[in-house]
Amino acid sequence: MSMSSEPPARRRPTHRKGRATLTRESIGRAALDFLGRRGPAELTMRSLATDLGVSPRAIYNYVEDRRDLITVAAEIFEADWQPPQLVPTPDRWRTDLRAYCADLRAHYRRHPGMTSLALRENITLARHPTMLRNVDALIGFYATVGLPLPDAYRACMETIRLVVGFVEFQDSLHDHPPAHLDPAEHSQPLPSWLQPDGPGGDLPHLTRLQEDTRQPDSPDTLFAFSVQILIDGIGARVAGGEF
Amino acid sequence: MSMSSEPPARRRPTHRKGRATLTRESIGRAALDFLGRRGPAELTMRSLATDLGVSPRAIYNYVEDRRDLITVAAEIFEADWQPPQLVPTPDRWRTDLRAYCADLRAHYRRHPGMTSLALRENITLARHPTMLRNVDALIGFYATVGLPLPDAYRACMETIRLVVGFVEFQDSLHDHPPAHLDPAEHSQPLPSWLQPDGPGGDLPHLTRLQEDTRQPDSPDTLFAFSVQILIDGIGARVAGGEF
DNA sequence: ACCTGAACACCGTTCAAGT
DNA sequence: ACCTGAACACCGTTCAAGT
Repeated sequence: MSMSSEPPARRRPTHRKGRATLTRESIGRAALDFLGRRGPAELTMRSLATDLGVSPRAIYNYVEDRRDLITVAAEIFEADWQPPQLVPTPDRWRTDLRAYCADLRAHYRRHPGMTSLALRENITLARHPTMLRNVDALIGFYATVGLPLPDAYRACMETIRLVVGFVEFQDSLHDHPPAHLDPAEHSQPLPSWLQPDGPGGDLPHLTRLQEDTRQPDSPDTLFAFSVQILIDGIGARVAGGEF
Repeated sequence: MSMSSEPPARRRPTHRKGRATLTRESIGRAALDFLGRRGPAELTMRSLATDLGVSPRAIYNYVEDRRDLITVAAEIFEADWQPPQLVPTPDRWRTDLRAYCADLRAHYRRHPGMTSLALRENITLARHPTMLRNVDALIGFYATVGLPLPDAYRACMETIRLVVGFVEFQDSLHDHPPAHLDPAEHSQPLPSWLQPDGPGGDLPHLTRLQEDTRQPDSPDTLFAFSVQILIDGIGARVAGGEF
């Protein structure tokens, strides 16, 4: 709204000592990048400050504390996601929902530990306009498919929880295996913590799985199964009243 | 196997300075109790040592490090659960599965943060005989209901993930609300991070939910919905070939 | 054999002082 | 206005020494 006749307002300098001036947003984005590169365990106020080329104290000029820093990072993380389009037509909604879940999964995988960090710091998901629009669209999708609005809301929450839970509990182990697991475990039909000891254990189904399985389920296979269960579960609920 | 004629083997003293001698198990159980009482943020080697009445160094005589401590606690946690019986008959499997999930949920809620701690320390679930038996039984249940064995395994994993995810992402917020959320939020139809700002936001479904909902879903309602989706999803997969 | 006390390197956070 | 350097209270972990 400023007229050209006014003297330009004094502006915050954009640089200082060769690097861009810090902002709350730039710090949050740096934290998010850090997470993607080095993981949640290494993200400390001091290491982030080193990355940014400032003293640790400088960060506190823009965020309250570590909790606040992670909140900003979570906000940016959520606003960064652009979901694929959802077309709730009778012949396409299942396919579209599958693609939607796959895309959400990929987004979370890009920033490992974001969720477990937020969990640990008791951070409620950040309230960003983009995130609100995305949630609203997913609820609308389920409503159009045939769920009553309260159920559409519950289905939306369950969908997000399924994807986030899968990434945190399954993908994260696969993408960043802990150091104490030797790589040979990966070719086993069952994960190491489920392998039956021997024939004496009286674990008939695990034993049969261990013997009969040629190669272990890939994470993608497991994810496809879980999403199919979700889709069929939703499908059962709209059966009859669908459209 | 020792005969009565042999001199009794020298035994480890059971007490020292008035308190019971430490063992790997007693330390793990103390850590688990601590989690239930004071939560994961306060569980440190030093605070646990104070609780036990020893110096921090003493703990290191029984566990390798903090990671190992949490592993022992996780083992005990898993071995502590006695699941309800699963009877895979045509008329009862849905009811039994519902009860099974409810019981597993209750078990995890008793020790808040156990999962997120294990996640953070990259701990694969502990390999305890009791846990293996429980997993084997659940796979057997799904197999009897009508799933091929590989699908029964996938369904077992999905079931556990659903329950654990629900406890970590939903119940934990409800049972231990973060300090910055005022209690008034609890009576709102939507959680604070989903409330639309005003009429201008163009969030039609969230706005309608906010206006039409009398009282918010209880965690139990949300959980029942998620489990029903799971059951229907499994049901769709065994339809026709059921028993 | 099992423990204590002191110490080290690290962390989040704050204070007083610089420019 | 924005930053640095030093400091404080905490943490996991280790060392040397006690009983």
